[in-house]
Amino acid sequence: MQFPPVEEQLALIRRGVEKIVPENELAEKLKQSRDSGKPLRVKYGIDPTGVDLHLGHTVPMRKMRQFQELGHQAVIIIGNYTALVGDPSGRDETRARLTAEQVEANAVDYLNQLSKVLDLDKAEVVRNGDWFSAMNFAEMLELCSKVTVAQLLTRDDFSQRFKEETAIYLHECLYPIMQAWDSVKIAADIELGGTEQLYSFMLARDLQRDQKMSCQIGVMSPILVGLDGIRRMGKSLGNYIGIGESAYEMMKKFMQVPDDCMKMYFELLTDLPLDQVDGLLAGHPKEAKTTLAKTIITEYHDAAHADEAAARWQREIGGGGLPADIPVATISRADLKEEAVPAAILLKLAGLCQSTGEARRSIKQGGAYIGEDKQRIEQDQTITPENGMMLWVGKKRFCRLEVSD
RNA sequence: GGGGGAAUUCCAGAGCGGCCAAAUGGGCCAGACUGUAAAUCUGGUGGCGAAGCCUUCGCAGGUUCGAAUCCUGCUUCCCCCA
Repeated sequence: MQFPPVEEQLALIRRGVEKIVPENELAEKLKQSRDSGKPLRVKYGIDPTGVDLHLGHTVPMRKMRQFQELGHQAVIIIGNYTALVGDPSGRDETRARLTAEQVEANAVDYLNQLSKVLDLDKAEVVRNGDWFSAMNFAEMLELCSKVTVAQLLTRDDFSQRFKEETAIYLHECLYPIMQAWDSVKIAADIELGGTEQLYSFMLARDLQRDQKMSCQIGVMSPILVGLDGIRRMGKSLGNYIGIGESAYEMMKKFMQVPDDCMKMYFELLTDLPLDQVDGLLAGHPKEAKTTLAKTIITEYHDAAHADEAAARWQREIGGGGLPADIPVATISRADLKEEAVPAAILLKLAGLCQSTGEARRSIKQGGAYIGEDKQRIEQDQTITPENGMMLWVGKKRFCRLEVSD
């Protein structure tokens, strides 16, 4: 196996990486691998907890793909056993636990999604249940005896929870130990993950050293911020872009990302050369953002869909024209007490508002409109519903009426 | 095993007999401003074809003219001591 020169590899690996620990050993590992023609074993573990992967997950996954492109061996660990615990990293509370059935269903689904970013044919995929389910209690005791409580409490998240007197369960303490043991079982040279994984990564080195193995190097990506530009991208925060979303959904979300985050997104989510990125960022922000969106959307769909999504966004949202597909709301004459109904009632019947109270509020605040030309609906206005009538609440909710008898 | 504390509207968190559909902050929705981005500012944020009425403060009872607030039991959670 012929690998690119070490410096070249390092340059690619360092892109968008926050921390490499220990930094100085990486070049050495790469050199040994190049000299011997033996690929490095690069570990990335994922717990099949949720269902939908989002761009935040793809940051280490993309890093893995870069390693694959350099010729190294990807080892994907499906944490079907660690998922039963729940990763406490960066959390201020205990995670909900899953059943084995849920985990297995998620695992299959995850592999499917992973294949959008990684070349799974060239990757080793293993489940950590393979070794943990076979472990007996004595072996587990042996493993636990390698770690002290004081070590565990050096972790920020645990020590903070300890101080704040929120619960820390014993099984959570096992999580980093299990994750570290995975590294031993697969003989990892490198582990990929976010910066919050530091503790587990270091523990893996300790266990590997204890087993007289070569110690892994942690390559840690920064945490991707979500659409709000402040908090980490996460499903529970609702500020994410899922990799299974449609091109247009992605487009809409990308365009509402704060400008300040673009650089991070370019660096972590695309392969565009960084000097080219700087050039884009020096130009009009909207252009840069559109390029960003199209580049990433192309990865999950294709260039044609990306262009189409961008054009549609410009037409409907950027330009203020009529949306391309307008949902149709069917209302029945039977629901109407008379021909002309109060506007609030109509908005609720059309499904634009969840309650008449909400509809009243929207109207009162000038956020409800009628007709192709978006005439503002006045308070106390009554409307005679007609087929094809356009109704709006705010900028994003709209529909065309269909009146049935 | 013993002791202490807590459960409030989407979330966090006030309220501790009537002035409570319930402070404040976050989120969310709308308006203004913009590049229909973000930030900022303003308003809103249980339901009812809206007068007034109805349902909400862990669950079930009780005391009171009146209870989110007091009492009893139950459930769940947290902390401390052993």
